[in-house]
Amino acid sequence: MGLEDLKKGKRELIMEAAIKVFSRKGYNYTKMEEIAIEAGIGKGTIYEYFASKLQLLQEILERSFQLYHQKMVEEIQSSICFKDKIRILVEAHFKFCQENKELTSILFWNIDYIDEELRAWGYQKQAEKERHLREFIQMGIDNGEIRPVDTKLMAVILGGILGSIWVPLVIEGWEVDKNTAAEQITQIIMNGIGN
Amino acid sequence: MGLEDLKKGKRELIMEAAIKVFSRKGYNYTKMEEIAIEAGIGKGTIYEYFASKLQLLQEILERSFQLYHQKMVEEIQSSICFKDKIRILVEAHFKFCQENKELTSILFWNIDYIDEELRAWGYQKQAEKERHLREFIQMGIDNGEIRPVDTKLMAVILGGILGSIWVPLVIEGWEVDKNTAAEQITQIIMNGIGN
Amino acid sequence: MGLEDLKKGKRELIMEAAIKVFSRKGYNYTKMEEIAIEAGIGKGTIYEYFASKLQLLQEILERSFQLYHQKMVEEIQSSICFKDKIRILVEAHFKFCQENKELTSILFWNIDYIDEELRAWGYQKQAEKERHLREFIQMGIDNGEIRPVDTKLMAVILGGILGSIWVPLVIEGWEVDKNTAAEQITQIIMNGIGN
Amino acid sequence: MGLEDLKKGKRELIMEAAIKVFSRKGYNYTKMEEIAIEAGIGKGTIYEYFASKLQLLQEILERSFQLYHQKMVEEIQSSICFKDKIRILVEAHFKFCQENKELTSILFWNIDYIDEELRAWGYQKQAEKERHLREFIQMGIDNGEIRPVDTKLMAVILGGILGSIWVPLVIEGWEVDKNTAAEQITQIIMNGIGN
DNA sequence: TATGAATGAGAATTCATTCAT
DNA sequence: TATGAATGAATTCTCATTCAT
Repeated sequence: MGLEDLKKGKRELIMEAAIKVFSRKGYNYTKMEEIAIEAGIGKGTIYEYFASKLQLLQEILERSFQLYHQKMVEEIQSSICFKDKIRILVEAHFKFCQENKELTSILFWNIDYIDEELRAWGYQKQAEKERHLREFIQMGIDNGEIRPVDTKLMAVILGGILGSIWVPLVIEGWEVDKNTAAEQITQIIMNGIGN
Repeated sequence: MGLEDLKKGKRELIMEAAIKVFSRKGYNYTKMEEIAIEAGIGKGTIYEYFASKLQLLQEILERSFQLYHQKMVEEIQSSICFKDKIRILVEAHFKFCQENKELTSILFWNIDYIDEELRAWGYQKQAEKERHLREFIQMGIDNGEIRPVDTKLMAVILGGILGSIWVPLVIEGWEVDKNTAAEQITQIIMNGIGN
Repeated sequence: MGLEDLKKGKRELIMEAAIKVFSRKGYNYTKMEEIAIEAGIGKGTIYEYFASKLQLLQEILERSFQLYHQKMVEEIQSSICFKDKIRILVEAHFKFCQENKELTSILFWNIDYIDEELRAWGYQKQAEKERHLREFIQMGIDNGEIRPVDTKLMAVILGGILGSIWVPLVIEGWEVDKNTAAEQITQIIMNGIGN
Repeated sequence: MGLEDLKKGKRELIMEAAIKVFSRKGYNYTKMEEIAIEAGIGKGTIYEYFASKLQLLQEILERSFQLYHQKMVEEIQSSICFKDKIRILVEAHFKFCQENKELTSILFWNIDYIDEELRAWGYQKQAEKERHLREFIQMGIDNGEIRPVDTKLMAVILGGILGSIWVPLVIEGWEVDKNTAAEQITQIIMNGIGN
């Protein structure tokens, strides 16, 4: 165990190990022992910090979602104009995916089918995400920067784009410059719905 | 066993039952017995037609993918102009999702993490899908109907939109008119990348 | 189905097929379907002639045991002197093993552990075999041709020799002239216990 | 769990339980749970020590074979004269069978038909055993203590005698003094092949 | 607090046997 | 009589979780 591990709590250590293994094998094919080995601790220790495998996943998702959401909100606020916000959002999303490849591949999983008990939670988060996007889009409409599109539809579209762009980045190792790509996506969206 | 079941082969019957249960519970949480019950047959009978649970899923995916792909290709060919093609594609996608809700929720699963052995297959299909979309977009570029965008990026975007639109349709039961939505999406895309 | 099969009853046909497969795979690893295929008939047909897999084996063993026993007795009676009887017995045993390789490898199985239900039967047959051998040996003693050895021990020895000689013959394909070998075995035994 | 069990490793405990149940029921009719119950442990625990049912058997056989072989070799070396070696071998064999009844009834099973995968192993061990016996007999010939018999045939005979003598001892509970019986068998063999 | 040996509920799969045709 | 599709009891093995140390 490195010095770094000592400072980071065990809890943190376990979560990071779990993210690695979950992203490699998927939730159902990950064994608690593998996580323990990855973390360099004993199997039983995980249960001192997390009640169950499912709860471990849930906590990872919860925290990651918050982290992601917070980063996106932070970035967006650095600009006033809607077009810039979009560009910055896409850029930030790219950045997040590239910097947190393992986490990303868990965060954008189709949670519904990982665990039945997670469904409700997943639906809620999904709804939350959609709500944020709709508010964001509504803001653009209110500002007169974009046309009065169906915010629901637009949220799904925007969410779909962001939610699928990670696959080539993380899985295929697509080498693309995040600024260029963000610029292109922004162009397409703004041309598509801009005033 | 109903009359309908007699006409449909057992194989078909089992696949349909499996689609229902898989879509309800997810692959890993589906027990072979549940499929058997859903099909109104004995557990052992499934194994007369499919070598294993995994193979049953694989066959469902393979067939569904073909069906989906074939339908999309068919529809697209009914028109010459790229814009119409886009609209028809989106419309057909909506139709497919609405008419095959259970199947859709399996087909757009993140196969990677359902079963390790399925990964290779999943990557291949994903690549295939992307290739088709890129060819389709390239055609639009060649026709001069759209700007010379990065086909890879655009394929990912288009795939992302289609691949996420099913969620509100199938899961939330979003009541949206497919023609209206298709028109809107087409508008956005064509504004975004049209010449 | 050949002409020969038509004359031989189905019952016979099934038993012969079963002997082949049993001897190849062992009782527990033989599937009823394999027997059916070997016999060129349907799986269900076996059950028209035999109540169960176990009974099929039992009948094979019963019949084979009788056949074997009868042959040995027949041969033995063709001679008066004990030494000749021994030689002829060993010769006949060799002949039986060489001519009925598949059957032999079933007949000399350690029945006890093939099927629990077969135990009692196996013990009984074993006892019968031993009794015959002891009578045979006693006769030699009474005739004054051999020394008054412990008939039980001698029966076990003789049975052990006969019961193990089949292995190299059937499994390894040991090429040995039955007359020579019989002569040698007889010599050893007669030297060993002769007067 | 008794005190004795604490000292003996779990591995040992499981093997002993397995020997008991295997010898009672035969390999195919033994359920892992029965072994666990016999050992007084949980079903899953067996798998902490043995990868599979087959491997458990294999290890038992391997170890027992070694133990048996070692004992026989040890005993034989305590004497120089061939006749004594034979007597001691037979005695030691009797002793082994009487002291390890359960193990014996497994060790002299017809492994071939217990499990297909075990065949190769069984053939190899059988060949090994035969080779040892042939060497042993050859030694007697070279010493001029016995006549130049066919060592292969003689090995089969000797192996057959030893390999069948356990049945009455273990199964029937034949009460025979090992010294007396060994003496008699030795007499027979030495008369049979001695110079 | 940390551990990993022990556990047993649970699930996929096999195959002898049945029975409608 | 012959068949083979259908069945489900039975069994191996897995792995999240517990708990004595």
